[in-house]
Amino acid sequence: MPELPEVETVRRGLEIAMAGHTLIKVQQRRPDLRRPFPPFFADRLTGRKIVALRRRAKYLTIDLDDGNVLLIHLGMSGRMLVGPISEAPFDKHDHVVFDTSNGQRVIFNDPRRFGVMDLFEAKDSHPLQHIGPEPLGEDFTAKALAARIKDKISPIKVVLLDQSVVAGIGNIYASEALFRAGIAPDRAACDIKKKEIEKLVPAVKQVLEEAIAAGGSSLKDHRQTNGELGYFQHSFKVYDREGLPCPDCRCKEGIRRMTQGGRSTFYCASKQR
DNA sequence: AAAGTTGCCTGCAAGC
DNA sequence: TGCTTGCAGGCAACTT
Repeated sequence: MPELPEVETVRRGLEIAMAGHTLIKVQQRRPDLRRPFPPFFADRLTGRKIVALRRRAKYLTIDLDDGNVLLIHLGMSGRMLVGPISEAPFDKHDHVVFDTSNGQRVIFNDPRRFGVMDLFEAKDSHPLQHIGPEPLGEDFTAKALAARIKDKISPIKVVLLDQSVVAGIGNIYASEALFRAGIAPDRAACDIKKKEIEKLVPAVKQVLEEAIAAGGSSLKDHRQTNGELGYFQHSFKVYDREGLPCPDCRCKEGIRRMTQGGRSTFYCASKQR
């Protein structure tokens, strides 16, 4: 599910429900997700006040009043759903349940279980150190991106998915940004010209901002915290549109699909060069 | 069958 | 030569 816009959408929903409130009850309903929960996970969270909810790349980081930080990754199919505390039965894939002092219940549901939850001390070295600049931040500039890709012989699409190059871009928005910038996804990153990088950086920022404004993209699993779908999938120009006409040109072939690094890439061979 | 992610494993190449 | 390091590519984790 979640790339930067989806995680940011979830962060905003959780902030409204949880910021400034105390976790009065935490239920861990299975021993592991993609990896085991840390020891005494629920006990260490119970009674803690939530100071701030932040996002780094595709991770949520929740600052607690004891100096610890709750780290959450939604994997492929993770959802965070907010509702009132109730007696309703849980779903099979409701793995973690947070009840707050303002009567809210936040349920982490993740059928594929590729998600992660962990706890670390804020004063320790941050476990997300290797991650590159936030694409919506001021330091993500054409110059900065150029410096990070100048030695990379991998295709630009694959490089955009590398979280150490730029944070938070996944399979959907990599294809969409390259389409907007008019760059062919299979070109070696080191061969992309300065002028083209100067188109790519604003294309990345623009597509991510538009997607956040739309509540993210719901292909299948993504939900906002109120359970509603995101709706940016209706604005895709290439993603999952193989065989459909290119929205920007009159080429005969339309949108094509290829596999790069084991994952689908969608593009227009005529517009993107 | 393929899916929005991550990180581990392997193999190879380069550098010392 | 042989060791280490770092890419780059493939795959596994799981359910629908």
